[in-house]
Amino acid sequence: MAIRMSTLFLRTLREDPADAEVPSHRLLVRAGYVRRVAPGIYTWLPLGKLVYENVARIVREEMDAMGAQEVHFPALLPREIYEQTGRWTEYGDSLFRLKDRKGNDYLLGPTHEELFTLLVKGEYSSYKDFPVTLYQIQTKYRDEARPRAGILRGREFVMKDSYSFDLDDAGLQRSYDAHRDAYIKTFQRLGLEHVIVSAMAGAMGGSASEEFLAKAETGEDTYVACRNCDFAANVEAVHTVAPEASDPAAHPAMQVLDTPGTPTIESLVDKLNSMDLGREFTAADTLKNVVVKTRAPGAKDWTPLVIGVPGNREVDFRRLEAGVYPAEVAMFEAEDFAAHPGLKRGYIGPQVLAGLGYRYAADPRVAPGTAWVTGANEPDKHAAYVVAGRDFEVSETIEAADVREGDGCQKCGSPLHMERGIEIGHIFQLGRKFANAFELDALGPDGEQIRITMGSYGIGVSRAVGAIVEQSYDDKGIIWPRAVAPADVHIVPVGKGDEQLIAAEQLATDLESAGLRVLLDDRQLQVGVKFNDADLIGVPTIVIVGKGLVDGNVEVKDRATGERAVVALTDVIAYVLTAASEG
RNA sequence: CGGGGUGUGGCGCAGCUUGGUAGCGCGCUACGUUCGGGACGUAGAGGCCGCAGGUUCAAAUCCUGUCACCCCGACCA
Repeated sequence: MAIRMSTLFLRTLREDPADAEVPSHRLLVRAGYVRRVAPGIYTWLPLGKLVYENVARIVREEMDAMGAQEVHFPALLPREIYEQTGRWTEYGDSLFRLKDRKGNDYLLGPTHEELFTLLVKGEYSSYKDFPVTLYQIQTKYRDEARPRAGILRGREFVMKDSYSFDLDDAGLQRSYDAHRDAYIKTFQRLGLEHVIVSAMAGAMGGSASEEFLAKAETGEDTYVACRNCDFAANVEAVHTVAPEASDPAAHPAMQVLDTPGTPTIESLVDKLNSMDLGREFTAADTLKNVVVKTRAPGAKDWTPLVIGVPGNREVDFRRLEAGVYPAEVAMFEAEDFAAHPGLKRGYIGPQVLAGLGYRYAADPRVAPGTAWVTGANEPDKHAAYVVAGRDFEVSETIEAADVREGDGCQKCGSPLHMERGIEIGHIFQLGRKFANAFELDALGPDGEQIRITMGSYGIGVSRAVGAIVEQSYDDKGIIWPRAVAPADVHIVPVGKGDEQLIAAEQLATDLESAGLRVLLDDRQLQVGVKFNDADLIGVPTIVIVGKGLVDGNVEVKDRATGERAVVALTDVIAYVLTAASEG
């Protein structure tokens, strides 16, 4: 049955909703796909439900095709299960917690690793049962500090999450690769232009991890991409191209300079250039040494760590965190300096650190044979021609310097660009963290228990709906990719008599018989309203049954290109089928 | 958590400085005209002005408190 707009539960808005900033939010509300209930909580209206179901269907088909099996967990979960992995407390404020009538603690699931692990543990116990991959398409709850952008970042959202269970690392790698392929196919079918960036596994405790980002200016995630080759990565995962090592002996001897009143890089560079040293200095010639403190996992005490970066760069804390992982890192506070009088704040130089017993790590740019102006480790003095590999040693390389537009690509050397995207998928190898927590084992052929290794993989189903709109709209409204559109054809009868409406209804029936999904605007409204609504709603093919009908013609408009063609009524089905198969 | 802003019919907003019958546009109902890009006329329905106190003869408007929401940032993935 064609969807009749005269009875469809739909109200389009002429004006933008006041709270909508990003295009997908604005258009999905205006075109009557979603309505806000509370911050980050949305209702799907009939048209929105159709699109959402199309997205979910495609995700489901690709998961099934790769051999994953669908299950469905409750969203309401008891506290105990999350206590075992420590996540009842680890999740902090973003966990929705509630109590039942007896006062017992419950939560609304933000993700379901625990449940899947327990489910497999409860059912399977032999190596013969593995590998297995399970998934669900389910509503998740996260009490986000700041929900925003409509359905792009909600507190209630729908996610496809899947989990692979393997006997060994090679199996995990196969499961991971299978998901990666399935995700690429899924996002292609959804019409989402995306990049795959390598990400740091971070707190989830895994190793390999990649994010699928839909390209969008409004995206919350910044990533670095090369336009010459296919390199793309999160900022934390970008590697700096190190200069070639050169001969440390090629530089003049180290020279200590009086540089009063130069606690900042800028003041130091000005001072150097006024000292008549026979050359010009820039911030990039100086070596900035930042003190932080790190703590190994499980350790009680913090240890100082000095990080060297070129003076024209800032320390990017996220890159630093990734660089020292799994250790924690924190800023070195005034009281820490007080406890370490050997470190002269603002005038630290690596040439003395080894003697004082401090660890020194540096950016790859501080390669052997590079000469720097840096602190002399006493107030108001700096040292020039301080050469790596001669005057000091870099004990380890840590990528802490910020990444900038124009930095060299690690793969091909071309300038890198900063781009923005929306995270629509995330795959990573969890390893044995959850299997350890719940002692998930399989009995092997030799009678030994094998600890299972897991992967975890997510697709933001509701978010994908928003991401698709972010990539496909114009000033008139949404332009749906056909695969997810609420209908294939939007028929707009135009004319004051009944002839056009009768012909449109017949056409709707015929198109449906041909297997097409039809939205029929049988409302008694002005043409302008109907045309504008059709553009706003965004069905890919619009058929106008109007004044050409007397000659047996209708007009077929392509929503994406705006092209219109006059087509004989007898040829419409073939014409639209062709358009649909091409779209 | 920090900064900025807003709460007035379903939606978008004005009114508040200088207290005195609650207004406009869209949408909605009825009738008529109009009808290939949000047209018009006439007549209507719909609002404890976020909430609670206070000042006053009188509060959407002034004062105090409180709640909620939006945007930017921090946080999160």
